[in-house]
Amino acid sequence: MIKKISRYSLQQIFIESLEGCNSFQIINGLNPFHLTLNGKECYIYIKNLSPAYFSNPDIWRVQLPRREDFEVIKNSAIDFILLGYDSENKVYTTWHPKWTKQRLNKGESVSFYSRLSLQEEAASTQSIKRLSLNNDGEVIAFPREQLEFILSNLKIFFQDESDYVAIGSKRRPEANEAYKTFADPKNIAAFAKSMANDGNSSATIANYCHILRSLLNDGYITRYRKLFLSYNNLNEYHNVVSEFCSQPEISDRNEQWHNATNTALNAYITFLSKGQSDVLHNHGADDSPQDAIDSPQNQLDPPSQNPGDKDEDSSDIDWEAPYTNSAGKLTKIANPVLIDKLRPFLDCEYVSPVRAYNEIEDFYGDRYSKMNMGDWMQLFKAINWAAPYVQLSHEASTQAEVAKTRSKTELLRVEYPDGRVIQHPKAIDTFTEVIEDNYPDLIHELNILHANVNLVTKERSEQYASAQKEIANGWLVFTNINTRRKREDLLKISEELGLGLKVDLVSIVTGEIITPSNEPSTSARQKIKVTFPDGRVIQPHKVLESLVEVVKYAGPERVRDLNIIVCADNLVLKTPKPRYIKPCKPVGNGWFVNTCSDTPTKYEQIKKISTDLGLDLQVEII
DNA sequence: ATGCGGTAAGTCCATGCGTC
DNA sequence: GACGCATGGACTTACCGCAT
Repeated sequence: MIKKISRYSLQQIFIESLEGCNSFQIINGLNPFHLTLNGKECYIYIKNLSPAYFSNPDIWRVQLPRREDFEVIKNSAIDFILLGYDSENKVYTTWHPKWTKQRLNKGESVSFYSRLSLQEEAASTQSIKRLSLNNDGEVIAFPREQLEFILSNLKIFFQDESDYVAIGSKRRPEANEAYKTFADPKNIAAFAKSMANDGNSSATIANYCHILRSLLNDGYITRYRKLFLSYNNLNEYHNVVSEFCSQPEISDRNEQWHNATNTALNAYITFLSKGQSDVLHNHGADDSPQDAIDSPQNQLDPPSQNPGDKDEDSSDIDWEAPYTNSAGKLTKIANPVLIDKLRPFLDCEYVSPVRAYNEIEDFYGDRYSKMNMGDWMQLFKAINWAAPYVQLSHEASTQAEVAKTRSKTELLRVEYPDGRVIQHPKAIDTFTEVIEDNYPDLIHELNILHANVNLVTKERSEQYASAQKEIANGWLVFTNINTRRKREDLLKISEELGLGLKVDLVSIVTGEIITPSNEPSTSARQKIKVTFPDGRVIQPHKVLESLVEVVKYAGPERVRDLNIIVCADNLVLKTPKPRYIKPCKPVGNGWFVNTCSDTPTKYEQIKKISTDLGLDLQVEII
């Protein structure tokens, strides 16, 4: 019932939602992704909103899974914005970025709640709707048209000083534990003892303990607990002591407490921290968020090779020409001088692609004006910092690069005769869009089959329904084929319909455009097409299925009597040897057919079955 | 060594459910 | 009601065995 949108499509919708906003740029990433918007950097992660399946159907949510690549985001000083998307209402939801980041990677899947009614209201009124949730949090729902406004004004909606933040969340046990210790009056006695051991005067001890008891017993700590609960560790509580003491009702009593409120609290926090040091040894004072923010600067000058040395070696070499494609774009960063310049920004704990991009501008000027920031980001990502320098030889041709990247994931790139380029982050989206825009009805007529299903049809396949993506006018596109096969299909369509499309593959790792030189279909899996006398045609994705179908059609016993030998046994048998259990497929009545053979052999077997049993099958390998 | 066909294993994600 | 883990389907990728 809920329309599932792939995470790449969610990113695409996000980009489309910012149409008209010319001051945003995706830096890198495929949902989650890193972008700048109106001069501000942030990380975005978008998920489909779906019902929470509670008894109250109004409760919807997204869940934030634990992911390795979120660690970089979590440790970064840059804001992390989680967006839920309701495709039905074309409405986004979001939550306090600080809260979200705190909960990031805390559990296997952390829930962020919304209400369907809120989403519908935002859609029907085309306005921003806000709701307090029962977990001390708030959700904002807004129409996708308001995306730029919300992202640019998040600070207003979720003011930095506003309510923290997952209080009491089961997923923040450290924070809750620390606060419990802090607010437990029993610890004051031990604190007094410790002060005495340190040689403090009894007057000081009495004053400090009096202050602490008052703070606890009179509810001051409780009232401002959110200040403390925003930290996970007791030793971080020092960060909020000043802010706490500056609250009017506390500063008013400070004089009465001999101006020792601040000192007493810090001493108490130090004592408590020490008491748990064996438990908290991983969370020393160096771990504070402020230090984390500062650290990128600290990382800027790691020992590296002297660029001058490289310059000497490389001055006569053209590091760009072999890696510049026909579109005038660089396909690999190979120049060692540039690599050394980029290293401080990219080969460090907190990478700064924007600063690296500035280096690129300084280095190349206008030379690669056709490349956008995203192109550069892909090249940055492709640098292997363990071995960044390229051995440039005369053989370093595009073809060699193709061979190296052949096994990597590839995207589809389609260029129309007018120069328009379609290249979505997912090949399937490019594939379906191009089909949608190029006469699906005529493509249907071409009768391109996959797994015996027409590539473009209006009939749902029972077996492959989920792989049939609906496009305009109710056409269904069969998508359960690999990227190279998609490319071949588009080439075939282009040829048949005279569209003049240029269809290429793009390496997801290097961003390089790959134009396979081999003939279409030679790299694809072969199929055996069988036409039965009644006109039925099968052409399964797996050749073994053709064999299985034919044996079923012919009758297992009859095929067995033909005594066709495979793997030193009959093609049709009831008790396969252990090593052939997997390739032996059931064909009814307890019989199995041994499919452990190559495609030509299966083809010959089917031909023999047809000939010897007079089945009159048309068999061909395609 | 390399490529190919086939399958197992892994990933992603929406849905379902037990617990507090 | 809120929460997050478990589950299972769809899809992708890694790996294996075999043939060349």
